[in-house]
Amino acid sequence: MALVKISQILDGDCKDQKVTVRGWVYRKREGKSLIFLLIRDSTGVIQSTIKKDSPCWEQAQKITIESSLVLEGTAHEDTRAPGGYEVSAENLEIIGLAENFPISKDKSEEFIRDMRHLWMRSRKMNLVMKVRAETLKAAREYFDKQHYTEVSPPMFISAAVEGGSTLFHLKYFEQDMYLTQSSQLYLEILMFGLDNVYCIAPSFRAEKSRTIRHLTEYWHMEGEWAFGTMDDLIKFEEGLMEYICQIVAARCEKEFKELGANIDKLKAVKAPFPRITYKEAIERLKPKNPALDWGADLGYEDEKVLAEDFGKPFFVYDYPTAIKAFYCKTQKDHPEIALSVDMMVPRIGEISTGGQREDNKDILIQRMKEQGLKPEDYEWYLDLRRYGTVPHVGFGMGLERLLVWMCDLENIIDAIPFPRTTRRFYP
RNA sequence: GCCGCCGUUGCACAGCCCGGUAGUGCAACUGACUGUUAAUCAGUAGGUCAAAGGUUCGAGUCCUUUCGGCGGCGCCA
Repeated sequence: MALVKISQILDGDCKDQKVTVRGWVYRKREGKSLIFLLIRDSTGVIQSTIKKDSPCWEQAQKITIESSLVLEGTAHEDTRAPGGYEVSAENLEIIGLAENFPISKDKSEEFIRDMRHLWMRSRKMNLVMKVRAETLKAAREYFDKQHYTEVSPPMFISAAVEGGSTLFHLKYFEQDMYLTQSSQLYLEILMFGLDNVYCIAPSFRAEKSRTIRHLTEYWHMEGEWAFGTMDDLIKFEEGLMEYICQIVAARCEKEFKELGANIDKLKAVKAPFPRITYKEAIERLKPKNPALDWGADLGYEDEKVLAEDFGKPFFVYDYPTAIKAFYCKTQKDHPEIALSVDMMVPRIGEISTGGQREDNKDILIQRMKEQGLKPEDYEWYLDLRRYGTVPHVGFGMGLERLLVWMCDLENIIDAIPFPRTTRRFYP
């Protein structure tokens, strides 16, 4: 009796052999003299048949949906079975007999969110988790191939990275601390020793956003590198995106098929991506949104219109300095324009923001003051400009937003196992 | 923060406009059925209609407030 994974049977590797499978009951259909058990493991779902004269008939009658079991039998081809293969059961051991499982075919979004701990067993969630894992793996592969060093920034931070209003505040023993919104400033520190660095870590935002593309805790893929230019940055980002999409398309074909997600759009992701300036974006949008003037930030509706036009990932760059963070470097002859670039995708809008960082201490202090920040709160950050400052660029990409686009998900909460939103944080 | 929608049995919903004894399907339970594809057929049981207050002879239904959920905008990745 060989212990096998269900996918091995479905792939035809166990034809007419005795097999042992371990898993959970996915469906049960009971007749007078024949019981069908559909058994799932991490690799797939297989049908097993138990006839009335089988020694495990009684166990099969007793077993319930989501019970765990070890089943032994003979695998064979059968066109009547879903997937084309089934196992005639000869022995069935119930490991954990399940109580009446609360999730059935009739379920609402609200209910499966309440039952998140049980819903995480669903095919859909597990397919997405596999795509997520491959996406992370591909991202690391790409950074590594480009000679980036992975680093581990802190989640507890003592001062704001940006404005301050969206920080989660917490008590750290007797003192005030915050949860990080971005690891960028810490990557900038590490860059001085490692040249090119990246991290894949959570970021926390206390924004009371009520949309299908916001989480209060999300995973942020961030990179930062010394001596980099804007052109280096854009090329790196499109290279990363192309690599992730091509690798995931190659490794997750089954998952995309079962999810019903369009894998062709991933295969079509090839560098270079279209690039337009903020000014061009405004001009394109003007006929549809006459109120949009130079200086205004692009709204989600505006981004969506642009994204539908392109139908694939693209960049918008050269934003007005006034709507960007204090650390953004500006154009030499046009200080009103920031060296900043966003990557956008259809349906989601922004999935990444990056740019050149201000490397001049005095300009940085001036920019802080303009935005109402106290330079004394950022002494260590200013030190980086005092001791061997260097031109550098970096970016951050939202992993879950990327997955929403890749997997055609309806809501960002399904791109992460335990979503934290304004209203939900259980379990 | 602003705006909109929703809350009826374990689950999914109807009933609300136009007030008059709480309905259906799934799940559960009992039984039938030789190949099902979240089967089918017959039967049984299951309700503080989110909460509070108000109008009324009478409120699931109308009004007010509160709570919970979902989404749109803004903000952002």
